[in-house]
Amino acid sequence: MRSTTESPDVGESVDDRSTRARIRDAGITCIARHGIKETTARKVASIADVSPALVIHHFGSMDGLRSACDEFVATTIRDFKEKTLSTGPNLDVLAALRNAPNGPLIAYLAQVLADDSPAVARLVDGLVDDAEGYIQQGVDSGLLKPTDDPRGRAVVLTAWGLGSLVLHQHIERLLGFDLTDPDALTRPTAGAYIGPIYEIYGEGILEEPFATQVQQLFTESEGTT
Amino acid sequence: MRSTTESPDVGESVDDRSTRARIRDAGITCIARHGIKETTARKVASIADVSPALVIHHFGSMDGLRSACDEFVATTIRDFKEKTLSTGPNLDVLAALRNAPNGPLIAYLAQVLADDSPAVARLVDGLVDDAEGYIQQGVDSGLLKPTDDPRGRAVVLTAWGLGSLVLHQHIERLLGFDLTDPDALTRPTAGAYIGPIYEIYGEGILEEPFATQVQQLFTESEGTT
DNA sequence: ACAAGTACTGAACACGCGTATAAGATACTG
DNA sequence: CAGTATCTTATACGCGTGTTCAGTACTTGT
Repeated sequence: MRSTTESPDVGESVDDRSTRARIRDAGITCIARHGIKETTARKVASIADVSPALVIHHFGSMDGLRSACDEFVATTIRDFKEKTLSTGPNLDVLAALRNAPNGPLIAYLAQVLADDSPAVARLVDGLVDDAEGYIQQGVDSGLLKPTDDPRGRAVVLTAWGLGSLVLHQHIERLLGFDLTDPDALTRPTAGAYIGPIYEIYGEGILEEPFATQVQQLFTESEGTT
Repeated sequence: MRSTTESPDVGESVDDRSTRARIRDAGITCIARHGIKETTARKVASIADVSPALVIHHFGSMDGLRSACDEFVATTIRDFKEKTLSTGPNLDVLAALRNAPNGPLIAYLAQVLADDSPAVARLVDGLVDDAEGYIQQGVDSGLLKPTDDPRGRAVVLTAWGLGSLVLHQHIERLLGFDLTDPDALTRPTAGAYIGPIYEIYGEGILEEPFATQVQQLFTESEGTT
C-alpha cells in the first residue's frame, strides 16, 4: 500500500515512522500540554509542522485523531507494562509508566482521565486488572494483607492513584510535588507525598477498637450480594 | 439601588433572588452537566430562559459567569460546612456536602476540579484545612492514629476523595456506584466502594514487618527539611 | 517514459462562539 | 403625568473552529 523509501511489506511500522506518526505524536503532546478541548487541528498541525488539512487527511477528523492518540497511548502503556511486569508487585499505579520513554504519557493521562472515552475506559479497566494481579502477588508473597474484596481494593487503589494524578496541580500547589514530572519520585519533595501515603498503607489511620467497629459495620451490609 | 418588588435595603439578597441568580444557577447546572468547555452563553441562556446577551449583561463575560459560579459554589460549601461542623470528625471530604440542598454541587465540583481556577484552588485549600482540623479532632478523641505529618495526611486524604470524585465515571463503571449521586451513600452498592476504603483506613494493606520497613525508608529521607 | 496514485498545501466554506450595540420594554422617581 | 434608569432582547460583527476541495509535487508501477 504505502511506503516511503523502505521495504513496503512491514505494513504498520513503515506507516508509523512517517508523517502520520509525527502528527499523532503532536496530538498527544498538545493534549498533554493544553488538554483535549484546547487541542485544535491548527495547533496540532503547527506542532507537527504540516498543514491543518493534512491532519484531517490522515485521521479523517479530529475525533479520529483523538481516538488514534488514545489507542496509541493505551497500547504503549500496555506494551511497556508487559515488559516490566517482572519487576514485581507495586502499589503505585504509575510507577512503571514513569520510566516509559515515549513522550508525555503521564501528562496525557492526567488530561484524558476525567473526560471519558472508550479507549481510556478500557485502559483504566486494564490498569485495575493489573493492580488486582499485583496485589494478589503481594498477598501471596506475604507483603500485603489479604482481603475479602480484592477487586474492590484494586479499584480503590487505582482510583486513588489516578485521581491524584488528575489533581496534580492541586497537589503540587499544596505539597510542592508534581506527579506529572517523569522524574517525580527522585525529587526531594517526593517524601511529602509518598510519606503520608505509605503511613496509611502501613498501619491505616483508625485506632484499633474503632477500626474493627467500622469494619464490621460495612462487612455486615454487604457480602451477601 | 436595584429592587424588584421588595425592600431595596437588603442589597445582595434582593439582587440574588432575581434573574441574575437564575442565570448563575443555570451556569452551575450547565457546567455540572456538560463541563466547562461545553458551557456556552447560548446554552446557559436557554436553560435560564433568557437571551444570550443578558448573560453577558449580568456577568460581563463568560469568564465572569464562571468566576461567579465558582465563587457561589465555594461560599455555599463553606457556609454549609460551618453549619454542620458540629457533626464531628469525618474522613469523607464530601460527606457534609452531600446533604447540601443547593443543586448539583458535587457534580459541579467533579467537572471543575481538574480544570484549575483561583476560586477552585482556594476551595480545595479550604477543604484540606478542614480535613486537617477534622483529623486533629479524630486524633484528640482517640479515633484516629496520630501522625508526624498531619498536613501531608490531610492533603493525601483530600486528594483521594476529590480525585475519586473526578473519576466517578470510571468508579461507576467498575463498581456500579456513582459518587455524584446526592444519595450515593444510601445506595445498595455503596459498600462496594466504602468497604475497601475503610478496610485500608482501618488496618492498612501492608503486612507488619514490611510496613515498618517502608515506613523507616521514608521517615529517613524527610523530616529534616 | 508514462500513467496512476499518494502526500501535501492554500484557500475557502459553513458554523458556533463571545460579545457589542442599539432599540424596546418595564419599572421606579420626580 | 413625564423622565430616567434598569431589564431584556434582536441583530450583527469578528473570530476561530472543523472540514472540504482543487490543485501541486512526488513517488511508484509498468
